Amino acid sequence: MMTDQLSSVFAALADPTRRAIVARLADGAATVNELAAPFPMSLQAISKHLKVLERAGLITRGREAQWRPCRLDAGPLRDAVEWMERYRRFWDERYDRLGGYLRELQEQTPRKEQNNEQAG
Amino acid sequence: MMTDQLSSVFAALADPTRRAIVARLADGAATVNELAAPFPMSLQAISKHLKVLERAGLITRGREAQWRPCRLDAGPLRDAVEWMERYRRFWDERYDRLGGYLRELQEQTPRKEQNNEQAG
DNA sequence: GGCATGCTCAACCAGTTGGTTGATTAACTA
DNA sequence: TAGTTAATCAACCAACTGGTTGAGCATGCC
Repeated sequence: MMTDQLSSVFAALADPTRRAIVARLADGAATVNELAAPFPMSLQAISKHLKVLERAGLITRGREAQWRPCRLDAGPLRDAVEWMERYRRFWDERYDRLGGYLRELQEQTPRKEQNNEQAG
Repeated sequence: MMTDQLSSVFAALADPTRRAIVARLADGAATVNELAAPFPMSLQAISKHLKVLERAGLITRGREAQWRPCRLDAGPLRDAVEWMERYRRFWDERYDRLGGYLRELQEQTPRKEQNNEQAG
């Protein structure tokens, strides 16, 4: 199991430590030691977290002498967001009842009600 | 662990069966049996998956006679998307170098280059 | 070469996850 | 009352997770 990319990405993001690492990497590349510094856990534990992020495709790792700099690769995040966006109408009033994203781009309809019970 | 909402939501979405259930519920409320039908696993397994989704706040459950209809509640998805959106500039060219979402709303600048190395 | 630094690998452990089967509760039906 | 249907609870299991410690490898510096 866990073979599909989307599952790996969501699983990788399901840990606060790993999300913090992603947030840190948004400020630029960092070494494993730099990434580990803020956390009350061993370097090896961080190394494992990085491996999870790497397998999810969220980071890439270089080689500079004895350092293994990590940098963010948010491509998989786009896919994850796209999956979630399909359900935007369930949290965003503008999408209600229109049933399409394109419609919303042309015309914002701030009506509400009928937030549930869309047949099926 | 797993106390924070965001972690619960991502963890809930990290399973293909649960994502399929969410997709199904986008077409309307459904009973446990209806949700279980397409999957090659026991009703009890689906019941467990529903409990995970419920604890993540992604579904709510009613009571109608002996049925427990499930319906989608995508509120937590909005939070998850908002978290991910913070890294949009790493996958969306328009956000490059501008460093802000507001800027992008006023003016689209389709320039590119400098996709990495944004200091720290 | 010898040694410190940066990091990974390997083994281990407790807790969680995702599935199973069997029993049980709750509500309707006859 | 008995029986059917819908769903959960409980116990069990194998596999995975997230952490640990200790050993080992790769690189740069003296």
